[in-house]
Amino acid sequence: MSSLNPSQATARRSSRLTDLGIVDALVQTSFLVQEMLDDIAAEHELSIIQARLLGVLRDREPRMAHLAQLLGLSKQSTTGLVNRAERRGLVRRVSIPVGDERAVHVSLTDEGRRIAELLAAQVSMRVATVAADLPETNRSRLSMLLSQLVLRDADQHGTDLDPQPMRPTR
Amino acid sequence: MSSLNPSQATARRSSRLTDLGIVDALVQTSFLVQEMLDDIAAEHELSIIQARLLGVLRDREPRMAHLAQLLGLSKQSTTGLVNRAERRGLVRRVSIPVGDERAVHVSLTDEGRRIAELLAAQVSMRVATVAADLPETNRSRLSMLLSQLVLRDADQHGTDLDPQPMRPTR
DNA sequence: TATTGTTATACTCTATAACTATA
DNA sequence: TATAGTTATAGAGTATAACAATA
Repeated sequence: MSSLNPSQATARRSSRLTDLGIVDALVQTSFLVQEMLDDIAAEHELSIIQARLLGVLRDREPRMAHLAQLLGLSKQSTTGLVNRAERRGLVRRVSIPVGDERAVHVSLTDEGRRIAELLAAQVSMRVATVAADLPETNRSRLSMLLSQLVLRDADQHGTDLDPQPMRPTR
Repeated sequence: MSSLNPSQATARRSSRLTDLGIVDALVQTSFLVQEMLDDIAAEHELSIIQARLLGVLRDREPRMAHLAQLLGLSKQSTTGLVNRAERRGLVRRVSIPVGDERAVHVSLTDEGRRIAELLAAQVSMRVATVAADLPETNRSRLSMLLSQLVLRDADQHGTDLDPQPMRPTR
């Protein structure tokens, strides 16, 4: 159990083993979903972290420090991440005339926004496809159960609340 | 939707929004689990890929080429990965006297095995803990639904079958 | 003096191309 | 000639420490 292995707990294929147990089920599902996200990002020649960056910027123009916090990175890593995205024309650094002169805000370029929206749409479609295997009743049941899991964890760990989509792990 | 963002679709905390929708529920769950795996690996000063390496080696001593395939890496990346793990005393390269003289098998050291087992146990505990929030009935229902998802996907994508635990994504 | 962001430096992880040594 | 694995090289991603500019 615990399968630090994606795909693996498959055990003999097509066997009547239909329950992996809660731990393996969760771990393997996470690998499955992450692989989908990674594939989608890769189709745009992006890493998951670059895709997350675009996702986070879909509805805000945070300063470097806030961006670092949103992505769970050090400020130095964020500098590098933004540098590479800027070099590719996906984001830009903007300075706000009034306020702290030291601050820099990061914003999507038109191209960056185009890709960010594409990514969001593709993730929705692709992930929905996996779930489409389940009959409607089970799908909404699953949705609710996972939502409870996620929301309870967020409550407990005081996860901040951001109403924006498109941010993966790291 | 599609939230390439972990933790984020939290929306206003403690609101009565109890259903994120199947897509966000799956995506956020995947981030939640991956973060747990990453935290556990980090407690042992390991990256997720190093933890996966140990997990894969728990029940085999594959050649470099097979290992690369199991981890989804190029053979060159695998050489580097094994080099670093070997330098830390977690794995060792062994040559089998008979057979292809070019082949190298990778095996856990005692220390590597100790850590591999620890990781597996911790993943089991930690992941089970999140699920523990759900009442028993819901938990087994969730386990079955996710298992269906994972197993159906494995069937469709002809995912190989390995009876070993501890292998994450990348 | 404290904070914001960048620079300098170092490692891990990953890939492609070229190479060595068997087969 | 083909295969197993390593070496060479390059670049992304990450972190810590030191620094510049502004508060």
